[in-house]
Amino acid sequence: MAKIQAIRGMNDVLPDQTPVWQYLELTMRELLSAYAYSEIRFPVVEQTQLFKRSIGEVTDIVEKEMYTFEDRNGDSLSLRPEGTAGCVRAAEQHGLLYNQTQKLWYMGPMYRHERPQKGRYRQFYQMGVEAFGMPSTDIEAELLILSNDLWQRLGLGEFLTLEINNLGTAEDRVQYGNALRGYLLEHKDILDEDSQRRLEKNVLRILDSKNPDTQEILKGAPKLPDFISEASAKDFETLQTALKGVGISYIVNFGLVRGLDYYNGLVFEWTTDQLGAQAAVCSGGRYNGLSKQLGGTDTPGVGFALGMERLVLLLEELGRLPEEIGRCVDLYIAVVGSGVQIQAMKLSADIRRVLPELRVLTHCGGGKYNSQLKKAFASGARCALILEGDEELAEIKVRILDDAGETTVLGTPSVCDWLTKFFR
RNA sequence: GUGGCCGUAGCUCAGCUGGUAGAGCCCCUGACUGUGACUCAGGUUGUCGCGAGUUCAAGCCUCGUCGGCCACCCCA
Repeated sequence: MAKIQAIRGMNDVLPDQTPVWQYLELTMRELLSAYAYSEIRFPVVEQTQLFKRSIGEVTDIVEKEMYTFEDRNGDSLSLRPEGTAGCVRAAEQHGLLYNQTQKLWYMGPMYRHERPQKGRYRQFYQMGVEAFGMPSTDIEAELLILSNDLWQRLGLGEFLTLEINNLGTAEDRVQYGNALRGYLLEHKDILDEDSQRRLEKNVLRILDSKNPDTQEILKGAPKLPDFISEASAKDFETLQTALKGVGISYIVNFGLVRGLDYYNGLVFEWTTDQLGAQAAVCSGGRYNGLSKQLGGTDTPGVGFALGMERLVLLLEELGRLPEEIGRCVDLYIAVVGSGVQIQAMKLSADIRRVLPELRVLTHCGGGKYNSQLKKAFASGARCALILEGDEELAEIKVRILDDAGETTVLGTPSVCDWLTKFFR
C-alpha cells in the first residue's frame, strides 16, 4: 500500500516549529489589541461568485488559482484565496457597516493553486486587517503605523521596505486605463505576450511587467499621476506628510498596481530582499467601492494582509527569535523504578495545584536513571525532581539542570516550598 | 502553467565504468565511573519517492508519475 502523504503545497507545522508560529501569533494579537482592533472570523468556503465579483473575473487569482468545486446541491463554492472579500461579506451581512466604523482583523488559512516555492504555498496563512467607514487618510496612516509597529516588535524593521502609490478614484483609474491602452496599442507588436493579453483585460497590470522591452515602452507612456483627481492627489499628499511626521520612510512607486481589481486610492506593499522571489510580505490598500459592488452599502474600506509563512521564514533565517522560544518545560520529574509511579503522579498534581503556571513534565515510558536525566537536560527544564526506588514512598532528590548542578535531597513536604522559591 | 536542479535509514550524506546497500549523528542494551559525560562492547532502523521499460543483472541507464528546491509567473 502506498503511503498517503500531504497534498502538494500544504505543509505540516511540526513541534519544533509551532513555538515560532505561536510567538508570531501572540505578538500580533497583542499588537492588534493594543490598537483596539476586534477579531472577526468567517468561513474558509464561500460562494464562488463572491470572489469573482470582488477580486475580479480576469485576475490570475480567479482565472487559474482558485480551488472551485460544486457541492452536493450543485452550487459553485470556492476555498477563499484571500480574506478581504469574506470579511466584507460577513461585516455587511451582519449590519456591521451600517452607519458605523469598524476596525477588524482576522487570521487563518487561504488557498491558491499555484506552483509551490519557497514562501509560496497552496495553503498559506494570512493575518489581515480591515477598517470600514473611514474615507480619510488618518486610518490609512494608522494601518501603516500599525504594520510598522509589528516589524519593530518582531525585530524585522531593518529588513522591510515600504512602497506606496495612489491609484486615484475608480473613475480616474478608468480614464488612465483608456489612455494607457491607447498609447500601448501603438506599440503592441513590441509588447511581451502577457502584456498583449492584458491590454484589453487589465491594462494597469502591464505597469508591473518585468520585461525590459515593455519597460522601455512604458517610459514614454501616459503617467498615472496626471490622471488623478485633485482631491485624491491631495489625500495622498496628506498621507505622506503623516508618514514623515511619524518617521516612517517610504518609496513612492508609480508602477505599484496590485493584482486585485478592487483597489483604488492608496495601495502599498512592504517588501524584503531576504526571501528571494517572494518579496512581498504585507500589502494592501483602499477599496472604497467594494461593499457596494457586492450588493451592500457604499462603505469606504481600507486594509492589508500579511503572509505569515514569510514572516516565520524571516524570523528563522534572520535569527530574530526570543531565546526561550523553544522551551516548553520548566520542571522534569524523573521516575526511576516502578514503585514510585503513583507517588510521582500525586506529586505532579500537588505541584500543579500550588504552581499552576509551572510547566511540569512527568516522565513516562520507563528507562534507567541515566537516560531519564539525559532527557531532563534535553527538555530544557531548569530543574529535575528525581524519584527513585522500588517502594511506594521514596525520598525526593532535586537536580538543578545547569553545568554545576548539584543533587540535593528534599523532604517530601518541602518540595513545593522549594520549587516556589526556585521559580519565584 | 513553463523551465532548471534534486529525491538512498528518524537526520546529514557516501555509493567507483550497472553486479543483489553503507558512514556519521540519533536511539536502545550492557560494562566502567553514584552517575546529562568519556571510553569500550553490542543492537534496532531502509520494498534506494512510486510505477513501468532496457538488461543475465539497476540505487546507478530510459520513460512516466509524485514530491522538494530555485527561477519565470503570480502574490501574502
